[in-house]
Amino acid sequence: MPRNRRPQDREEKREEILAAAQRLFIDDGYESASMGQIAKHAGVTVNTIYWYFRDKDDLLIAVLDRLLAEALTQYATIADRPLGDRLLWAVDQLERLHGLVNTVHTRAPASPAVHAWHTGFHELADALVADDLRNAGAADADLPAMTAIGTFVIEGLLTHRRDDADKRAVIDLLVHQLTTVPTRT
Amino acid sequence: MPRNRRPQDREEKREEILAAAQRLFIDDGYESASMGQIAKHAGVTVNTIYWYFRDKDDLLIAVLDRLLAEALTQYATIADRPLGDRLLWAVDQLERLHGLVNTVHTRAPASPAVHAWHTGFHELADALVADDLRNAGAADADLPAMTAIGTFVIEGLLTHRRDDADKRAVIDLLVHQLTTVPTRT
DNA sequence: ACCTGAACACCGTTCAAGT
DNA sequence: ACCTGAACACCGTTCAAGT
Repeated sequence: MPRNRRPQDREEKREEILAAAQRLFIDDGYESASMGQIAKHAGVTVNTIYWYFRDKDDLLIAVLDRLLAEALTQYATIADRPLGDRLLWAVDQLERLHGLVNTVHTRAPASPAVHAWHTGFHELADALVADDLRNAGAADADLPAMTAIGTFVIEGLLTHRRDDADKRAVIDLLVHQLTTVPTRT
Repeated sequence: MPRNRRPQDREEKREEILAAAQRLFIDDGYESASMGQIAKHAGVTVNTIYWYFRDKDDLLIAVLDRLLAEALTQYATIADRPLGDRLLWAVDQLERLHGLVNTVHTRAPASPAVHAWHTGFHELADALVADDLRNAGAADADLPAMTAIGTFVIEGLLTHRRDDADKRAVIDLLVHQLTTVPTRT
């Protein structure tokens, strides 16, 4: 059976590989999802993946970019809700991706490309969080430290699953603390 | 050359394997430190490791227990210093182990043994942090959420390296926030 | 340009065999 | 009880060869 009947398949096949990789990375984890499995699910041979992507880390980055873009457009949807609701929504949405958070941290030291992606991601996330905190009335002097705390707590909630009540309590306390305390001396 | 001249070598050889594994896990990372490398550094054959340890995850857990015991005895040394100093000290001490933090998170889903260790560790850490917060005058009602925030921030500081000034600022703000805010309604 | 079959060097783990 | 040499099934990656 001929595999590429039309020349336009070019971008299509890349998408098929990407979709297969995304599903397996999320469901089975980056380690367990072998290149062989990904190839099989995409209907190609292993080596074909290497025609479209430099290596497995490059494939990971492409998946991450895909997921990030999707998350950002969805985040814009609820830009008008209060800070606490927005944070809880973000945690709920990203929770299924918690494995990828660890994967990025694990691969970053070994792969310069993943390291660069991780740095860029945190610059973006920090900017978003800082903006939110400023709008919520946080003291300017403490903003960098506050942003770090906010980011760390969100990441903690992603990687250490808690039930809904616990998540709500942690986020409520966080928002309350970060926005109502008077500036320190 | 005869390798085990004395029968007392039993526990000694186990320690040699453990020491080699600890060094390589910390310096090269869990993934990069192959069983072959560990065996070579311990002066044994690969299969010998499997006589003393069930598998690589079991070896990891033995290393973690070793490091945890060491950290706890050292932590007791500075039990009288103020909370902020103690937290900063903990972050500085554990910073070189940040790779293992990710490793535990990565292996936990696949290995029930690592998962159990991770759960036990957080119970212990949460108890320590909760105790500290209570002594520092934290409101009782918010204690679980406060403890979670404290743990998440410490873990965040471990896995996302910051310079000394940033670390100090984050911890100072955290301690200030968690101990001086009046109870919420 | 695109895709493959076959190989490469490596991995964690196991097994039959030795003392 | 303790340790080994040799094998097993797998991994990510590469290469020469095809269209």
